[in-house]
Amino acid sequence: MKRRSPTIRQVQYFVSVVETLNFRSAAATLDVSQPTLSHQIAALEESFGLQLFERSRAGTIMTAAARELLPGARRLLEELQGLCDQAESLALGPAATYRLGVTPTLGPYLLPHVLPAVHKRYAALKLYVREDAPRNLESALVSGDHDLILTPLPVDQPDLTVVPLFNEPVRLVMSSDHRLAEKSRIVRKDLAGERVLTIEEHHHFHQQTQELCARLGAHLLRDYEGTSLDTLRQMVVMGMGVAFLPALYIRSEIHRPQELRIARVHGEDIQRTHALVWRKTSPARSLFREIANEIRSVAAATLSPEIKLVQTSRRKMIGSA
Amino acid sequence: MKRRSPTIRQVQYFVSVVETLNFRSAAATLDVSQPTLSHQIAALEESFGLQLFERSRAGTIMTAAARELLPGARRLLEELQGLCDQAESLALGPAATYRLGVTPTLGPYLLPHVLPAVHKRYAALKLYVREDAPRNLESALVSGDHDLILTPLPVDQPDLTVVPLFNEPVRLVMSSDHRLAEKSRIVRKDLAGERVLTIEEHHHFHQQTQELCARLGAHLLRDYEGTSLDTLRQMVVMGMGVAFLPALYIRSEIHRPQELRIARVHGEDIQRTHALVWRKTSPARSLFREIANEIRSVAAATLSPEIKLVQTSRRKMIGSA
DNA sequence: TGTATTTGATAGATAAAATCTATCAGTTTT
DNA sequence: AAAACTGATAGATTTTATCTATCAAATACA
Repeated sequence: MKRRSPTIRQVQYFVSVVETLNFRSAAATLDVSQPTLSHQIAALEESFGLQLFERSRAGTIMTAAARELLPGARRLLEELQGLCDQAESLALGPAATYRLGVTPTLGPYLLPHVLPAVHKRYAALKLYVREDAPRNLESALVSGDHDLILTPLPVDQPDLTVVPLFNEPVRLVMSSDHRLAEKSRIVRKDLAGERVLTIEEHHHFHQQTQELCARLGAHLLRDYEGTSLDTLRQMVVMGMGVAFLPALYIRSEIHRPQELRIARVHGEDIQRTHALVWRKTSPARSLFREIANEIRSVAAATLSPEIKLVQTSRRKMIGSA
Repeated sequence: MKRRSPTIRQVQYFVSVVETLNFRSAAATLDVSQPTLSHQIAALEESFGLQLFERSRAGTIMTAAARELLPGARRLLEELQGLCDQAESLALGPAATYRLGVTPTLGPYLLPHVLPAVHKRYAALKLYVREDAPRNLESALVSGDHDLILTPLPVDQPDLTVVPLFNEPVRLVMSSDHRLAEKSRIVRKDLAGERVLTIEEHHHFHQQTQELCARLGAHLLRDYEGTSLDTLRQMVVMGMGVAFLPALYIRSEIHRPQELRIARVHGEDIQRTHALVWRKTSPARSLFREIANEIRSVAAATLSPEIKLVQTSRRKMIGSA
């Protein structure tokens, strides 16, 4: 006895016959021929091992088994309809939940400015934001754990579309009683031998600070590293050293300028570049490109003068520092 | 763009690929070839108008749309599984609800004795009992509103299987101050001209009483007819006349013999025959025959001496009075 | 750095299934 | 008694699902 699973079609036919109790008119409603309907109902009965209808030339009546099965059959069809409806609305526009990974040293200070605009423009879209270190972000993006990441350059993974968004300056921050605090103009040589605090090693920003120090001849303090930019700031306030902090962080979190002095190093181009990155094969790539543009325009409108947009490029870019 | 509804099979394939994220191993699990699986997934994507997977030689990952659709797909498959399970258990044994129609002049007095045994033997079976007048019962059985009826003979509908169960004597009932109450032996001529109360016309028992009166030369009182056997009894108690009442009713409901005199008419065979009836085409016919036997044996065991079994007959019988 | 293995897609043939038309044999209606 | 209507059946045809064989790209391993 071969027990093949019933077909959706067969279940639809079943419900139709129940509704009319007449094979011919049910067939007409379904737009199939009456023999087809009879055949499929017979096949369904075969696969259930049950008789569903008592047929007579005088009319068709449901069996007790059919009465028992009917509600489940209807639920099945409703589930299917729901699935199709959902698929249709998904096909119509972005209504899914996309997983966005962000660097902890940027996300909290940029996204609050950007997400409202994105949500306004794509009402049905949801972004599930998770923070992670940049190198984890990249591999998680490749493996499919994220759909989209917001990360500092460089990104050197093939198969990824990297759209640079903007340059974020990095400022020098010192306590107000620091020896350079009163200096109106700080240049490279002022920093020679200066003790520079940094964030934990696994952050991308750590490496950038390290390179910066090497370039400026400053001394990277590795005894005590901050677990976050906030910690770093506290350490600076307590006079443990100076630190480089991203401009968007400073804009968001430093509200008492009297306790800290924020300076730029003249003659030096100190900044990091952030990019939005996704898999080249992602079916939502065009949506992601639009989101990139949205972020760029919101950033340009609300975050200047801190940030400067990166030239838009039509080419797919492999990120460079 | 032709948007055919997805197939159950396609949804199963979809869930399988989600579970392994590998087309080949999913195909092996499903016991189909990998090209078949690829093809069906592609067909599903086509019918949804959505991409469900990002394929690369390095691995397969779900799209956001697939993540959204997955729960619904799983629900759909669960509904199907539930339907199949239910069908299987229905095919295994009688687990459905059958609709049993009964005469009001028998049902309440017989079924309490019979149903417990039936339920014990067919634990999963449910009987939905409804009372109705015999001729309604018959047509409702034919039209499918009932699956089974318990009715007095005769039944003269073709296409029905009629299994006579037992003969139920009909007794003469009079008030204790009636002129015949003290008579130890009542015969036919005692009833000549006697005023006989009856139940409402649409009951089968009315007609039987009528025929009985004609045969015995009694006078059928039609001014005031009882709406139920209970009413009839009350009328007898109040001395409005005598009545014929079925033995099973008397057994069940008359507990104060001092206010009523119950007698038989000697030399007369006054009884009605009850039968269990179903459509010849009913798929549960073998079950119904078993139920008939069950009723017969329970009746024989617990309801004698009131009732006498009718000879079992292997032939399908068209009922006769 | 090659080599073998693994990935999903593709082409074409084949098998299976659903569907159609035409017809039949009973029922009910007129 | 005739006409209309019922679902079942037979056989042809179209559609669909599936298979085998193969490919091209990527990875894993030596």
